[in-house]
Amino acid sequence: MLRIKKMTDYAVLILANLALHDSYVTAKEISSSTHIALPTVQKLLKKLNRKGLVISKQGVLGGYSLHGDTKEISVALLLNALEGNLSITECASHTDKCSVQDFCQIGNAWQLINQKVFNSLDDLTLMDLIRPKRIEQFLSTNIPINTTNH
Amino acid sequence: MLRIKKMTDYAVLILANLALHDSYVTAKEISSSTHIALPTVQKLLKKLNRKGLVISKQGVLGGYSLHGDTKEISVALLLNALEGNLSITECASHTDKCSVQDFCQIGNAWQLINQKVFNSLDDLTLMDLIRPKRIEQFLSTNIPINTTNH
DNA sequence: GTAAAAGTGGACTAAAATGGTCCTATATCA
DNA sequence: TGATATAGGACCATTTTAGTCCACTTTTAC
Repeated sequence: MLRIKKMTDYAVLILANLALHDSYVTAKEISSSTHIALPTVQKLLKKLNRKGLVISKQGVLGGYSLHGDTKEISVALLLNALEGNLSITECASHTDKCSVQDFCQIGNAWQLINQKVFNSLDDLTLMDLIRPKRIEQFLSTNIPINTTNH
Repeated sequence: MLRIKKMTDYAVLILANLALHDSYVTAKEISSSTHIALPTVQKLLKKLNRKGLVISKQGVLGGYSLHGDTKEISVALLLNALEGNLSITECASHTDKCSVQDFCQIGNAWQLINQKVFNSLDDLTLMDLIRPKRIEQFLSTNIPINTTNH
């Protein structure tokens, strides 16, 4: 469906939430302010930590904090980190191998489309997501060439 | 994963195959030339027919043929017809309702991103998929604004 | 030094989506 | 009327996804 996973959506919300604080924030606090169930928040924060997107501190007064570089990570790389292989079809992926590849007449097209979508997402950072102005500007840079018959 | 379904991929291959013929082509013939299993081809053609993308004729000498307008359908609308709701997140959809919407700080951003991806895909027709030249031209119309730190 | 409050790692499960096959019915043509 | 198509939809196995839970470790305060 060309749709990102719910969990990825949550993860971005969590990152956005962390971006609003300088000190450590606990999973419980994030759960409260985002209204995402605590176990889910905990699971996602663990993943974000493993991916190097947040830093953690155990024990009382512990919690999570955004990793410095994370603010400038592109949405494309973010999705890639959270969902793995970011390709629109199997054949557009470098790692997977399509079963009908040898007979496929349009494989190359998917790869090009994939690249275009990736470029779009790569031109936007995590922080842009919470800065609407920047996003609207971004959107206006790609006016469709033709918009007929829709 | 921002990925279209395998079935959609197959469906596009089938449409591309039909585009090469003027007369009716049987499911069996399409199966042979695309190397997609016959039952799968049959299922997909039935769906394509219901969606109005192909026309069918029963009986001996029957088969399927591309509906006239289908050649110029945009990839965006094509994916939409085959996969339903084409939105990157739940909150970017008009029909679905996100559970944490009231507390979400970045919903608007997803909608804008979604629109941009949609615009990209809407600028390309089914026939463009089998015309590499047109696609490469299409791709060059959206050079990323910045490509730093990747 | 121990209790409370935090994160860590990973197992586990239920539900949904997905891919794929098969069966019965209907239409068409020679 | 038989052969060859499509039509509609049931059905199932597998995978993916969302979400919870538990046993363990680390840190701080008293």
